[in-house]
Amino acid sequence: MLDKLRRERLRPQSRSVRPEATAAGLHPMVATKLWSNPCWLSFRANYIAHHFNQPLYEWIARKYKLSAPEHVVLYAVGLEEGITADDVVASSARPKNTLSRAVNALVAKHLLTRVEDAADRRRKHLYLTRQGRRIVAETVPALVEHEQAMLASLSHNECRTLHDLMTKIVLSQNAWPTRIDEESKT
Amino acid sequence: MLDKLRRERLRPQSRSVRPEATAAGLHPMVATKLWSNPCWLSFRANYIAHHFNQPLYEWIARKYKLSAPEHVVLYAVGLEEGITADDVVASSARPKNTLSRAVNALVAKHLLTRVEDAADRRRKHLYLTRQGRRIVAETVPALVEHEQAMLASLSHNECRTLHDLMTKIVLSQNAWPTRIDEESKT
DNA sequence: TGCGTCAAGTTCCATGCGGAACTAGTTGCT
DNA sequence: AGCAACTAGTTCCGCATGGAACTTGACGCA
Repeated sequence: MLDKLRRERLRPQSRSVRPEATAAGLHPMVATKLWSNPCWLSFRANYIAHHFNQPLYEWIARKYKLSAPEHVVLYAVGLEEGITADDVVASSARPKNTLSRAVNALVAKHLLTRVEDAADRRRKHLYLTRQGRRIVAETVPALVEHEQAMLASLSHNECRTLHDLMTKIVLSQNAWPTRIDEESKT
Repeated sequence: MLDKLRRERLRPQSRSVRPEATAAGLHPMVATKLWSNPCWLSFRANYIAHHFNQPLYEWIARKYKLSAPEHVVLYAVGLEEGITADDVVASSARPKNTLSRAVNALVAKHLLTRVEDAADRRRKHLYLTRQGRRIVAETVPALVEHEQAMLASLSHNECRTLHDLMTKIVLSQNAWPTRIDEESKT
């Protein structure tokens, strides 16, 4: 029926149809969020992060029976053995109780061991077990490959530029406000 | 005590201490994830997204009593009135039942109205009420300001470059694999 | 004009998340 | 040496979240 076509044409961003958008088969609302959105950075960061995380966590859950926080911990310890739960908290987006549970689950699954710090008995250093290391060794290449696929449309130089600019933002972190809305103090 | 210093020195990334890192007062594990991490893009995207979202949602919840999904919907409708719940699903990171609930909550709070599509009675177009529009008008500038603060360390040109490179990634979306691990089909 | 397939949106339900409070351990101060 | 303030990690608990199944409606095809 023509109805369908008519509807399609009336959908959101008929106004902002850019050639790139239709070329890429982009959903019109995504086009709107790309080009008629005052918060361009946060949309792009969230979108990229989500489309990286989503397939990854689905895969990790399916193949290794690990929850997302568990994978976060495992990956972090894979990067740097001997870190503590607090290090993971500081460098990830999850609250500490969630990560605490994840650590316990990983220890229960014999993927991680916990060694109490001699000087400060509150801290527990985390190390991969042989099994844990095997999983890291298996998964990391897949993640890298997935990330590279997302970067495939960029040249080597563009990647480097993007890398450096995003690094700059992260490094400026402590200049950011931690909280929005300071209007209470006039 | 010296113990503390000694511990600090032994912490994670003593090996990868870069001048930028210590200058920025960066947590050592963040430095590791920046510079000893094969998945550089996903870390940066997640980190930036998280540090944008976190204060935002805290603020929205505190000041406007809106949940994160509710804000997502409100913001999207603010960008483009008349969209449907499905448009929000396609352009956001949340599953459709979560967004369905959010739409219902917003309608109950009289921030949104729902108009059934004449041609397809399954679809419901969403519009802001006067109150809804007021909240959007109030919040968007704060979000923009927050985002600008995060971008403060970049020049105008760098922003533009970053914008374009991230856009390129989003546009290449349908070339990405949706799923990791294709090894089953040999 | 009736049937199979697909799409928009909702409902059901288990669970895992995360805020807040708590425990155990450390440090600094006097 | 003893007390207050702080930190790493855990526990408690309510509830929002999101997977799966369902409902209602559209559409293609004979």
